[in-house]
This record gives sequence, structure tokens and C-alpha cells, in this order.
Amino acid sequence: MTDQQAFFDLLDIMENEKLVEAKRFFALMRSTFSIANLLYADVDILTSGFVIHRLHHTFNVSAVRTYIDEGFLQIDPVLRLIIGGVRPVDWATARKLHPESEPLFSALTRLEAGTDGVTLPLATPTRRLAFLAIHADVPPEEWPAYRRCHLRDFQLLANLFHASLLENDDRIHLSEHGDKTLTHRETEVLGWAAAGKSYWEIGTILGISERTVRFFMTNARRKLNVVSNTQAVAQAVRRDLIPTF
Amino acid sequence: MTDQQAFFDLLDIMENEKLVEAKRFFALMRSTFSIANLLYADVDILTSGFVIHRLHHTFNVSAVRTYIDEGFLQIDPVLRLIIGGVRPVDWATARKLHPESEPLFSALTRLEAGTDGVTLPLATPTRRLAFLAIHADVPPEEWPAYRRCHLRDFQLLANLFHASLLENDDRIHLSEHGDKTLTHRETEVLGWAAAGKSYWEIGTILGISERTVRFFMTNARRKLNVVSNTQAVAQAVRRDLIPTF
DNA sequence: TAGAAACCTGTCACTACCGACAGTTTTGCC
DNA sequence: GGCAAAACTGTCGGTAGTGACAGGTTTCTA
Repeated sequence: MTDQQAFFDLLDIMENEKLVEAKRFFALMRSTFSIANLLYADVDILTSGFVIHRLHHTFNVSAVRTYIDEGFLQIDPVLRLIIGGVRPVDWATARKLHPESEPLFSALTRLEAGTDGVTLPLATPTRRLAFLAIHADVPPEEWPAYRRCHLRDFQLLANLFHASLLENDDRIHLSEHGDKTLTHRETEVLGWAAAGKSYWEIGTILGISERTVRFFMTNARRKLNVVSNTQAVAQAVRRDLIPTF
Repeated sequence: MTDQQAFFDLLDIMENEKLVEAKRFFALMRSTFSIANLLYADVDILTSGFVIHRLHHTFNVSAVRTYIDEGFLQIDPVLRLIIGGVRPVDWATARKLHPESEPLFSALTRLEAGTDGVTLPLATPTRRLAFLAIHADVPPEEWPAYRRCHLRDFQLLANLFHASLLENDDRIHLSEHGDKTLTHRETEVLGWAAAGKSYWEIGTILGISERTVRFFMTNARRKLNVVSNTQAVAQAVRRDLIPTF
């Protein structure tokens, strides 16, 4: 079993350092645990496909390319379990549950990308999907016991790494709407519109005239580059611009 | 330090049993760790307020009532950090960061609800907010070390408990919209409205009359129990009922 | 084959929204 | 004090959304 002290050293780094680069985190993980490869992804899942926000991994580049080109993204049973679930998914379990995904696993074997591992779903404040896939570097017969022993370590460290990346994501968040940041009142008015209030009602609630509500809403529409309040609210909800309190 | 074996016994239960009731989980946690109280919540945060999906706790009922009645929900710095973050939040850290929340902490002391603890954000497939608050039952001076040692256990077990509840939530999920599932056309029309299209435009896009678009939209509003298209779209986006463009 | 559910359409009266006109007042910062 | 940004207000005319009236057609399943 892995040295306990090494875990706690890593925990201290993850808890106290402001930003832990993916490469460094991966290196630390590999030196602490018996891990062959790691893959971290933070994506938006749309009907039209995926939008990748962040992707870091230690796999062979051509292996990942093959994975995507062959369309394994669509049939990967691990991903399917991660979407709509929050439980760590053991690859072997997913393989058993979805026999139709055998082509994927035989390809993984062929690519030497391994078939023993676990993928951890990660919380996102917005509606994205994030996970850390951990590819084991222990003999297959030892993997279940190793996983049982270190799943808690993986889960906590994965969360902290994920948190570190999210917290250092401000620039992206800002550049997303440029200098078109919504003012407090604009945000407030949007929030009430999302709650089904009319201009007149919002004005009464905020103690301002109906006209002023329209003014803020017009500004918000212009900043969000949309044509209707409905579209504005849709955008605001999607981008998490609407206050929750 | 707590017995390692006890953790692994609990881990086996959480990993293998289909449904672990909150009361049982709380009892197991308290017998395994030095925990005074636990609180698990799964809520939707809307502008109009909270919608609580699940709330389980071991605190004194009157203490929780006081917490809510006094409006601490609004100023709780722990909650503020949990929303928009994914990192475990130590109560003492939150207290230091937000000095204006002292009334809350002095009230907690008064209510004997404790000020040492940690709150773990939990992943949700939809865009809800879920967390497990753990109130320590160790002397204040020992808490930091105890927390450091067992945070990984807490994080993993919390995730598994959360997963167990979510997985057994299908019937609730169905009854939530009841027979109010949106039809294909209703969803489609909502999607175009969210994209800023007018009734006339949507009708043209879908090859149906403007009146029919209104019909679908009216049905959608009724099913979602909202009063405007704007509110309907806000709800639909929040509940992931319509695809993102 | 009956019934339910989804899909589809028309008209009327009313209210809400939206863009464009043209401002004033307050707040915060250099 | 000067300047910019935010907050705030009024009016007009056109378009869009909303509820209530009252239907018909298609598709699927018991």
C-alpha cells in the first residue's frame, strides 16, 4: 500500500497552493500513487456536441485522437454513467454493464491505454460536466483492492485540483462578455423577469418606475446581444448571471 | 485517530447497498467518526427563493428553525462559498473571511450547534446545489488535525451517500413534473423562444401556423406552472429541458 | 374500435413588450 | 472640480405576447 505520508503531503499542497498546474498535479499523483495515466476534462454537453472548456491528460496524444476519431466518445459507457450520475465509475463495472462497448475496450487494450481505472465525476457550479479519469498502473488482480484503499484519496484530491482550476478561471469568465458586464440593477431586473414578473411589477418591487425597469432591461438585452427578454433570461440563466439570492 | 477498518466497513456499505437511508448513514457516520451533527441538503436556488428537494439532518429542530427564521441563510458565509465553488469549506475559514457573519456564529454557539466543522459541496447532474455539513465533536484544538486526517473519508462517503439518494430519486423525478412532461413540440418551441424568435418566426421555422406555436407555448407555460414565456424559458434552462445553442 | 394524447388551426380583446425620441440625478474616481 | 458610469424618468407608436372562445386531425395503445 502507498505511503500515507505522501498523501498528506500532496493534500497540503492541494489545500494551500493557489494554483496547481495540471502537469504538476499529474506528476504528483503519479509519484504518490500507482497511476499510469490521468485525464481531466471540463466540458459543456450540448445537443449539437461537446464544448471543451479544459482538457488535460497524460495519455498518448495519438491514443486520445483515435478515441475521438473512432467516435468512442459516443459509446463510452463510463461517460454515460458519469452524465446524470455522481458516483465514481469503475471502468470494469461500466464494461460489464454495457457489453456493446467492447470495441472501445479492445481498442483501449490495443492502444495500451489500459482498461483498469476509475472515473470521478466532479461538481461544477454551472451546468457543466467535469471528471477526472484515473488509469491504474497496478496488476489487474490487485486493482480492486488498490482502488478500494485509495478511492477516498483520489476523490478528495480530484476535487481540490478541480477547485483550483475553477478558481483560476476568472479571466475566461471576464473575457466571455468582455466589458459588457451587467450592472447590479440590470442583473436584478433580469432575475425578476426570470421569475415571471412584468415591468410594472418589477418596478413596484424595486421601488422604481416601470420606465426605469425597461431602461435596465434594454441595456441588458444590448449587452447580452439578444433581441428579447426571453432570450436574455435564457442567456443569463445559462451563464449564471442571475443572482441566486 | 479513528479506526481505519471502520471506515472501510462503511465504505463497503455505501458502495454496495442500493439505498442507504439518511438516518442510517448519519448513525454510521457518527459511530465511525467524531461527529456531533450532520446536515444534508439538496436545493434549487431560484431568484424567488429556495426550493428544497431534500433536507436531512441530526441537529435540534428548533436550532434549524432559528437558523432559518433569523435569516442566517442569507448571510451564512459557508453557503456563499459553496455556491459558485466546489472546494470543501471549513467553517472557521469562512468565519475569518466574512467578519460580518459573526452574529451567525455567536448564535450557533448559543444554540450549541457548534462552530467547528466542514461543509462539502456535492456534484449534481442538474444545476442544483447539494452539500453535506459536518459538525465536529472533537475539542477545538484537535479539530484541524482531525479534519485533515478524515477529510478524504468525509468527501468520498458524502459523495456516495449523495449518489445513493439521487439514484433512488427516479419516482420523485417523475412525479415532479407528474404528467406534466413537455411534449416534443413544446420543447422545440421553448427552445426557439430561448433563441429570441417570435411566434411568427417559430411558426415559419417549424412550418406551422403562428397560432399553433402559441398553442404549444401556452401548454408549456401551464405545465411549467409559470406566467410568461420568459419565466418558462428560465425554468426550462434551469431544469435542462431545452437544448443549448 | 374507443379513447387518450399529441398535433394542429382560427378569431377577439387586452396587456405587455420594445425601440427610439430626449433627457436629469447620483455615484465614484482621478 | 471634471468626467464617466450608473441610476433614473417621460412619451409615443408599433409589434408581440396572452387568455379565452371553439374547434379538427393524426397517432398510438388498451
